[in-house]
Order: sequence, then C-alpha cells, then structure tokens
Amino acid sequence: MKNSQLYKGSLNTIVMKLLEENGRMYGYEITQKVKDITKGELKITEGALYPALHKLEAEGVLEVEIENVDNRLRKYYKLTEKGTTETVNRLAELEDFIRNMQTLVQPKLDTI
Amino acid sequence: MKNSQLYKGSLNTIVMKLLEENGRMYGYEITQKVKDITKGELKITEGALYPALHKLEAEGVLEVEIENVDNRLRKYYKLTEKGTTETVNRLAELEDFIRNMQTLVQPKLDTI
DNA sequence: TTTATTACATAAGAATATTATGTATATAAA
DNA sequence: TTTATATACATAATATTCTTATGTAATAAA
Repeated sequence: MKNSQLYKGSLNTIVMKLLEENGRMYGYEITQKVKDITKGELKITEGALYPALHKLEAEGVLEVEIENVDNRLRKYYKLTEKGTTETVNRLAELEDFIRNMQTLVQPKLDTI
Repeated sequence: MKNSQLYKGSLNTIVMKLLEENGRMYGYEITQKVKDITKGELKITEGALYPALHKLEAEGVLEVEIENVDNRLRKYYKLTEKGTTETVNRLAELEDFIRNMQTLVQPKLDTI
C-alpha cells in the first residue's frame, strides 16, 4: 500500500467499511474502489488484500458468495452479523486513532 | 501500543514529532509524554520504543547524548539535520494518510 | 500476437509491534 | 525491613501485517 508505513493495520478497517457501505464487493473491485476514492494515492496490493479477506472470512467477519461472470471467477464478500458489529467497533477505533494522532502532532491547538 | 492495530507504523512519526517540538527527550520521557497527551489511550511499550530509537539513530535521523541523572542512566535523543528534514516529510505523509482515511470512511461528506 | 485488464492465489522476506524477561537504582508503603 | 512502585535502560521470541515476486487464466485492445 503505497510507500508510507502509516497504512499498516488499516486495511481491515477499510475493507469492512466499504462492505458496510456497498453491501457486497469482490476483491478486485475493492482495489479499484480504493484507488478511485483516494485518487490513486492508495493502492491496495493483491498480496495484502487476498490473505486479509481470507482471514476475515475465517474469523467469521465476512462471508463469501462465488459467482461466475463472463466465464471469470468472482468471489463476492459481505459482512456477517458479527462483522457488522465489529465494523462499528473498528470505525470507533479509527476515530480515536485519528483524534489521538492529531493531538500528538498538533498539540499547539490546545493552547490557542 | 494499545489494542488497536491502527497505530502500527506510526511510532516513528510520533517520536520524531515530539523531538521536533521538545528539542530533546529520553525514552522513558517519551512513553510518559504520549500517555499524558492521549490521556492514557496510547501506551508506547518499551519493546517497541527502544528498538525504534536505535534504528532511527542508526539511520542518522536521531543522535544521542548520554547523561547520568541521580545516579541513573539517561539517553537523550534529538533530531539530526537529516532528521529534521525527514520529520517534515513524515508529517506531510501523516496528513495525507489522515485525509485519505477520512475520505474512505466518510465518503458521504463529499456529496453533502 | 503481444500487451493490458480482469480476477483469483500464494510464498519468501521485510517491517513493525507484542509479550516476556532481564538489569539496576530510588522511593514509598506495609 | 521487606515489598511494591517508579524510573530507565535493554533484548529475544513470537505475531501480525505488508511488499515483492510469481503463478494461473480469461478477455479485450493495440
């Protein structure tokens, strides 16, 4: 994912949020969606994405529906009930994280 | 660093920013400062911090001054010239990262 | 017919962190 | 006085996450 290490640990949250919003998506679609939304700044690599999807499925966060489109395989992922709950937690954690990071790098604002 | 994986990859940036602001700090001081600023939400572990400081020093980003205070060892770290430049880049990356993450998790805002 | 796109996958290695453990001094509490 | 807490450093084993490289296979465009 790009050159910055900062994105490390954020992939699961990104995937879960996209699925919460779009109902179901397949892997390749996720990579393109993220590239579009971030205007090319964030490129999810397949080597990161597919193992992440498999792990989330194994954990019961996602479930998969395999379809054949144009004689080509597609694995649609969507959130399970557990995954939907987990997504709420992840997004709350992300908000806390962003807030903490902003406090750490812009502590001057507290005294303005 | 806490339970959230999101902080993975952000430690170097946090350390560099704190040193940019405070001139020089020693390891234990950094852990306490971060705990204070985030009101206990983010606890930097020693197992993460000390290796990170050593690596940044080896890369020429930080330099160290060893002092003896109250018969106890202290290793004060500060940014080198290279480190100061690098910190500017890191903070810009952090801003981009936060912006991208906010776009990803709050895409609705674009259409409001 | 070669290249790019779509669509999946995994394996080797790098980077970063957790957890556990160790050393040592100072101070406060039991 | 012994124990616990705080200060201050350190490393080793392991876990997690990601990059890079590689592979398969179909479709579409040059």
